[in-house]
Amino acid sequence: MICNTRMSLSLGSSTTATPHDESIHHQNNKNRKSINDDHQELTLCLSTSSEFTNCNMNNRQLGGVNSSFSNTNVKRERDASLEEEVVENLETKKVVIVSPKVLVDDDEDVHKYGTRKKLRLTKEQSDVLEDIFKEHTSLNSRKKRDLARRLSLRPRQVEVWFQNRRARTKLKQTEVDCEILRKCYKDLKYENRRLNKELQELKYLKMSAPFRVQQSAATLSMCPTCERTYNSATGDNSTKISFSIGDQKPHFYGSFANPSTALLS
DNA sequence: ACGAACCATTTCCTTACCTCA
DNA sequence: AATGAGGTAAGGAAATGGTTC
Repeated sequence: MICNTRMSLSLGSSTTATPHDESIHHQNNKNRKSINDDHQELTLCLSTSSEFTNCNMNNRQLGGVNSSFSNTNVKRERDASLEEEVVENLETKKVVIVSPKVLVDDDEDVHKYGTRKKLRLTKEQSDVLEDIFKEHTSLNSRKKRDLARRLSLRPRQVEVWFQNRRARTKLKQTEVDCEILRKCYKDLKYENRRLNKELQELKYLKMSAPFRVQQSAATLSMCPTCERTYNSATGDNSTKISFSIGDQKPHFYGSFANPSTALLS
């Protein structure tokens, strides 16, 4: 499903650009902030909301790496040991070794070559970030700066890493919750089926021996605390039905309110 | 009102794995 | 059987736009 989405989106990005798109692309490269500012004005200029949506989409797509406007297709290979980038210009068929300093971003978000740098954090950097994340899932600006300096990263990179890390954690938790809910549903379905079966049996009993059932029902009383029935005649408590319902109800609602806690209950 | 921080979503890149010629 | 090319899924870094404080 993820892949399908991805495929359809990338197909969208390869569509032929209109002059309108081109001007937006130019703006985007020039200054992303000004585009954001222009957005409101653009919204007013466009007559329909669908037009705005399309424009907005193109704007984002064209702002990405290797857009269809890029006259240089850059293929990069990272050699971590050499700390160098191999850049191949497909037009000139020349392979150029670029020192990492050239490719590493400066403080601004505008990239050289008009491409976004995709770097892989080193094992050491990731380990340190993971350790810090275990202690605190978010950083204040001072810690962020210190950490960035320590890892030779930009503060923005540290910030993004923490954002993505939180998102991954949340996603995993959602998956766990989903699994718990699935199990809850399965259990409840089973319980529901069982209760229906019992109900049918009781109905059958009532039909076959109305007097007997009436008599035993008259001797049953409900315990106000545990909601179990109690037969005052025989001293027998907790018939199957009342026990199940009384036991399940709080558990059921608790599970949906916070699925993660269902495991503990 | 403005900016910083954060979140959700999307885009892009890399890597690993698989299939096939 | 070995191998290289091409396709695909998954994971992660970064961009983008919106929201909150």
